[in-house]
Amino acid sequence: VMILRSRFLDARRKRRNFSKQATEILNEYFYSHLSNPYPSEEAKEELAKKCSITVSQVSNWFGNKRIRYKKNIGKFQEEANLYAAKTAVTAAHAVAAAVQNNQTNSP
Amino acid sequence: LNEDKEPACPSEPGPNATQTFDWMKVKRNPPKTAKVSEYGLLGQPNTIRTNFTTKQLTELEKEFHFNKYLTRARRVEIAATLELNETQVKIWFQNRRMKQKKREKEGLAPAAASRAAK
DNA sequence: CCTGCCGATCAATCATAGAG
DNA sequence: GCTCTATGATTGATCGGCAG
Repeated sequence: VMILRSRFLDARRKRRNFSKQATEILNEYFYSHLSNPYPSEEAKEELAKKCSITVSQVSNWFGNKRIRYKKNIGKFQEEANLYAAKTAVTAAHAVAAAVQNNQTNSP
Repeated sequence: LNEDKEPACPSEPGPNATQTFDWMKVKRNPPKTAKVSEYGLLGQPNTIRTNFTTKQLTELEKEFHFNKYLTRARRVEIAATLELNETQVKIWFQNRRMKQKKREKEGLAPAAASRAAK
């Protein structure tokens, strides 16, 4: 037990929660890729940039998210539906934009 | 001793869009860091994460500074001295090297990141 | 065929931030 | 201000792939 207290050496564990916006971005990615929430190294870098956090932090976030999600899927049901609806809207916009772009570029 | 087996699992299509994908079913085999002998054969020898003592970590760290990689002989020696398996020592060095690499990487990127942030 | 290493991930835990 | 939960980080160990 006395040995375990050596953890106090981790002064850097003065974590700071991510901004609400960053969490928003991460959750959007997570739920829009729920069938396989394993971002590639490139995707992680992009997310890190958008969230203003490091790639390692992105990895930590997904690692924790995946484990905690499957540990208690029910607890995240609400959140899952929320983001599912949100991404559905942005997807629709993307499709609309693509269609328009297609019409103006390939006659 | 495992009571997995959910009320419903195979093709249980929830009313909503949230399904149970493969990654959610992934189960890691429990650590086999055990030396199943000793103490009466209860079923649970060592299926848990080993907690290294400060002394062990100090020695391992010292050795790491000396050599990032271990030779078979050195590994046997250290394992015996610290009362750990050769595998545990091997894995510790493996993880330590990854940690080192991660730190070097994180130690350089911030410079470019802080430039644009600040 | 077998062993060590790498890169990614898991899984349990630590310690703190934040909600109530 | 304190108790309990949410969450970021750490780390011993596993998984799949590759090289020797």
